[in-house]
Amino acid sequence: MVSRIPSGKLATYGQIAELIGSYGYARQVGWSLSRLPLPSSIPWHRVVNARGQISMSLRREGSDWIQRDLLLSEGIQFDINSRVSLKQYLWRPEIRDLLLGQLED
DNA sequence: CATTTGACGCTCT
DNA sequence: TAGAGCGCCAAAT
Repeated sequence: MVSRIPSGKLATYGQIAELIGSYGYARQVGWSLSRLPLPSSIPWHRVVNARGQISMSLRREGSDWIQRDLLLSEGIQFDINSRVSLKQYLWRPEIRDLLLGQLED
């Protein structure tokens, strides 16, 4: 599901959980992404928390800052408090995005 | 088996 | 609006 987030858009952990039919499993979404070997073809950096912030943690060993750079390179703007406007960037999946399997175009 | 720990999120002050 | 508090739930310890 994360792979379907288009460049320039963002999704929240809770949103991804809900989209895959696992309401309430936001933490597990975060855990899953944390297990990704980097670099990854999956756009993991397009997932932020519900407050519109990158979840910073020393345990991430820099991947949080990498996430910030990747988002900046995709045109995402951060305010003075390192927050993004979910109002503006939140991904609104279309019906075909919700279908299982990987289809193109 | 019992606790603690998170790339979380919502509510109440 | 920023924090604190609490609920959440599987992985880690």
